[in-house]
Amino acid sequence: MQHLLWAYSYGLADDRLRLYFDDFAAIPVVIPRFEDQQRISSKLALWDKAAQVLEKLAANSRAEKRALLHRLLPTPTHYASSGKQAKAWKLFRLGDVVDLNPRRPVMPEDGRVSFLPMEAVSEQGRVDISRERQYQDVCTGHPGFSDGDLLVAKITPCFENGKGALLAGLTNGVGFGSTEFHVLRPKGMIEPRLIAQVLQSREFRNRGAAEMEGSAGQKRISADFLRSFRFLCPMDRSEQLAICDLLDTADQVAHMYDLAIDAIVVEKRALLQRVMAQTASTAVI
DNA sequence: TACATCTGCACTGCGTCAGT
DNA sequence: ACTGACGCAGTGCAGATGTA
Repeated sequence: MQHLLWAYSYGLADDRLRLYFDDFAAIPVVIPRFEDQQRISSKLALWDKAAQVLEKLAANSRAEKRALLHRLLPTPTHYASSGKQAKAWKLFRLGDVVDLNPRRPVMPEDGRVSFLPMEAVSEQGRVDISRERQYQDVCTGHPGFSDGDLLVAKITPCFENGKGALLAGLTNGVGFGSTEFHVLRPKGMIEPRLIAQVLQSREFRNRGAAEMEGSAGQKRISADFLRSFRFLCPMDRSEQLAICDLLDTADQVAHMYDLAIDAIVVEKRALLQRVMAQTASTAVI
């Protein structure tokens, strides 16, 4: 169907095709009988309803995750006002626990590396590592990183939206990406998964957004902001891991809903395709 | 001095809106 | 309905600046 929309579109330049009504109306389509239309639309509406319910569940689980994150990793101000004993917890500067924008990794033997444009990193901390490039093609002009490093989008609105991730599974353990990422390499003092959660926190995003620099449409967070950002963290490694496990579980629940929504969209599209194909094959010409 | 990093800006691709 | 202007998000280049 989509190829017909393209075929009937035209414009002054190839990159700005427009589909005008007369041409749109001229596209050949097979219309099912009215009773069939009602039957099809009621079935498709069921799928839409299911997707809506799952979207609400996903939104709820994200809200619960944010609340959990705030409770398990309180801000310094909130922690001080809670009256708890702070001896098992310590205030860290991000610059003390990660190396910021480290030197680019060495070239792997076969030269293959992952490549992450901005779109490959989600706002929920997930990464699409399907893109591969040759090391030589990307080693200049793009920041390099390795498995275990953390990415944070530096430019508005990607930063405010929470784009960033803990990297794993890169091709040969090495990758390069958009120039609009800061790369953070954990020094090993704190569990990297916990640092990733700190970078997802509302406190970090809000303070970063307030301290962005640059012209109106091109605001970015500075490396200095990242280095000087302070957060509270338990000293005990096992406690760090326990917090990570709880927060990761909350993330997985939200991700499961996302996967279910994607599956429903695919199923609905397939169903629509089958119905239209069936209608076309049985149509009286 | 060479290389890395930062930052502004041109550009692409897409959408929206207002005027004709 | 049609079109030009403009905004937004993202990419990548290039000059300025920092650093080993």
